[in-house]
Amino acid sequence: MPSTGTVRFWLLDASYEVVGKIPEIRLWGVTDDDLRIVVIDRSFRPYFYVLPQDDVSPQELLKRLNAEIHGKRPVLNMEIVEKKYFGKPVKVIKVTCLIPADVPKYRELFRTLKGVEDVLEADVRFYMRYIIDHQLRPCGWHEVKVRPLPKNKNWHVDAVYEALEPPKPIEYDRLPRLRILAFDIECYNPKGTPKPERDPVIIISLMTSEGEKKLLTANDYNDILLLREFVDFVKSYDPDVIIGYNSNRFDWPYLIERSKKLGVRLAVSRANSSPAPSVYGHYSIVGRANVDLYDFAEDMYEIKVKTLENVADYLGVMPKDKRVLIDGIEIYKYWDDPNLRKTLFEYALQDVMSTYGIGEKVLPFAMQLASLVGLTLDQVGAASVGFRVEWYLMREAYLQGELVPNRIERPYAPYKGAIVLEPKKGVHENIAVLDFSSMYPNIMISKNISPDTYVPPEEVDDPSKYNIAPEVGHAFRKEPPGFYKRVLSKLLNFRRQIKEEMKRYDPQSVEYRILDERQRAVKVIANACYGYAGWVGARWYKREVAEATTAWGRETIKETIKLAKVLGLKVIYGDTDSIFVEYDKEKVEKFIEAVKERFNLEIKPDKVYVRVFFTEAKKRYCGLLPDGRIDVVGLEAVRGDWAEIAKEVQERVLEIILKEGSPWKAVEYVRSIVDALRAGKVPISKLIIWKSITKGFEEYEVRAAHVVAAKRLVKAGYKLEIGEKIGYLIIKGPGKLADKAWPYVLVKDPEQIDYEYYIERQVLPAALRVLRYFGISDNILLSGHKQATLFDFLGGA
DNA sequence: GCCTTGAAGTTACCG
DNA sequence: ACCGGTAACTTCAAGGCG
Repeated sequence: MPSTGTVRFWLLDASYEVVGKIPEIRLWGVTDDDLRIVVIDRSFRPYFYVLPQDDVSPQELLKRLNAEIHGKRPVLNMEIVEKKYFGKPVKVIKVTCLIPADVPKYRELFRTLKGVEDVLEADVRFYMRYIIDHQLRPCGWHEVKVRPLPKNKNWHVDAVYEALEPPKPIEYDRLPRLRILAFDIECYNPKGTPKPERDPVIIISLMTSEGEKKLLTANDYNDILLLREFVDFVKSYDPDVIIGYNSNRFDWPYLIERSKKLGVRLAVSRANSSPAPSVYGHYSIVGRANVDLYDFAEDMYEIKVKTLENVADYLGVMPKDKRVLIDGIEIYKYWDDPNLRKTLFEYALQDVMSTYGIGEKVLPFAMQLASLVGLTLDQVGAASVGFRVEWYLMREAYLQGELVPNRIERPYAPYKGAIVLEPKKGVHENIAVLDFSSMYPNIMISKNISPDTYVPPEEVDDPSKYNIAPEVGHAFRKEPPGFYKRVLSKLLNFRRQIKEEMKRYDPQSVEYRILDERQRAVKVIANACYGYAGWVGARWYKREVAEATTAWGRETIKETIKLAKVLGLKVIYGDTDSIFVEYDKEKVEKFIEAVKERFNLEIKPDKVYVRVFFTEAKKRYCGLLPDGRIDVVGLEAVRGDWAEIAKEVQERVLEIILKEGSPWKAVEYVRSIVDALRAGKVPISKLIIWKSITKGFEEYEVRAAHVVAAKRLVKAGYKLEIGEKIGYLIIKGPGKLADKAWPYVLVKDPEQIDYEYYIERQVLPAALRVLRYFGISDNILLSGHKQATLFDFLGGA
């Protein structure tokens, strides 16, 4: 066994355990030569800070703290250190403890002591503390001086090392050859949503990055061997990343409950342990990254109902029309009937292939995000945007010697946001859309907006030393650069640098792809900083910061509009950081220059519409692009809570209007759909309306249709979780709309459907939203004969 | 008691 | 558990009418 050496590894997961009263950090990684290793560091200790009150000397407080712990279990060390708190130099007492569990104990003990202003950074998990303090990068490479340790037979790794000093992150853009395992389970469900205490798992489908596909099946209705096979498969394949779809909310909890009931040890981790519920609602599998791809699907706003097959279809991984689809509620029938089982096998296989395919599309971004914000791969997806931003900020704070503010409960405090212009309604030709690039981040940088540069009105002396926000009057010191300014400048520079580097690579290359995902991750975090600052749950929350940012934003866009008008550009519309103007190449170029000159902000032409149509409403329009594509914004056609048939009709109407300029052709088309509806020729799937259940049933104050439908679904034995979408149909009969809403899975007879509702409340309103502006009324759409319209008057096409 | 009206509740969008 | 601005739907209760 070699004595010491240097190991280069890619960080996959981090965990810790107290062994013999010593906390032990475990870094699970993959080496440059593709070995799975764990690096152990027993030298790190948990700590937190005690901030003295203004009038109390740190030395004096240190004495008091020492007196307080006298006779109790001692802390490891207490010392005075210099840090910054909201930019101001402070002396704080760093309290280092023996084990992580001591931190909350001493925090409580010290917090209420006389002379203590606050206790800081006592709520940072031990392994996160380690990652931050050594600036480790999850999904990034490190070098570490190590001494090999004897292998622990409980750990599924090729080698165990003791770190002789903390690992150092290194620049190295290669990806390790990761073993990725996609899995999906099917459960027996004759009574609606399956219950682990009652219903067996019948199939577990698996796919690996080597292309191996495998179906593990139950012995009819006995799944005990199936579960054991699954554990054995995971152990022998030994994946680095395990991906599933909705696995944190369904597959893992189900498998865990089921194993418990059947007495199977679900020891799938690299430390021989079971998946354990952890932060942000994810399941932690020690030594591996357990990634739920659903978390990333949530950011794909184009997909309205985020089922596995819809996401796979959207990403081009597994076209919906070329795969086996089984209605979830009918799975048990395919199991019961031996002749149908092979269809179910096919279905399960396609599910896991879809999952694997989505993983290929999503993981590169997930890894870049993890690396940027410093959360492990399995946590980064589960963490909300606010927490992703916050971890990034905490890393930066550490680098800058800034103390991390505590999270405190605050009441919600509203403030004014952006401006939306009243659109000039109707059809316009040749319209350019100009956008400010990263408007809020750039405003925060140029005005130095930050909690630590904010100065309350009574302390404002010489106004020339401050940037004063319009409308709201908040003042921010011009110097020195505040926390947000430093962080955002770094992020924007980083992104510029990445984009520069991308030019050196072939867009088809792996390097290019990695860099592109990296710049995307940087952009996402930079753009979320403003919203984060205005979030009452944020550690670096400051209402005035968010409020001043939007105030300068409003001023900027208003002045920009004036400038456009001065240059003779007609402004059609604008929202927050964009303006729509007539596209006159020369004038637009001049205008871009003038904006740069005036605000030191970049405004870029985003696109030019050949034709664009506005209703009188804000945030709803439709544009025809030079390549013939159609952009629909805000209208029913892009909303998930309208029936597919209504959306389809509106989209086609828009296309006819924008491409052919013929309202009458559109009318004919709408009539044909109305006829088809009445004739029952429209598939029921196009009539389903999808709406989210956003809270518990008791919390609803009105009898809304989707809630009534959801209750009916639950009554029929289905489980529904908050945040889930319910698909319902409107059925013929008396009473309120809500009375007529039934979950589609419970509607057996198409005759029950209230087609008149779909005509009057779905298709016609969606069509008329557009056609009304061409003088078309609902009567015209419903009756058969042509009448003169305003459009004819105006001599339209 | 019936109908109209407007506020309130609700969702999902835009940037 | 990132923000505010916005449209549009349905429900519900108040008010007017008779």
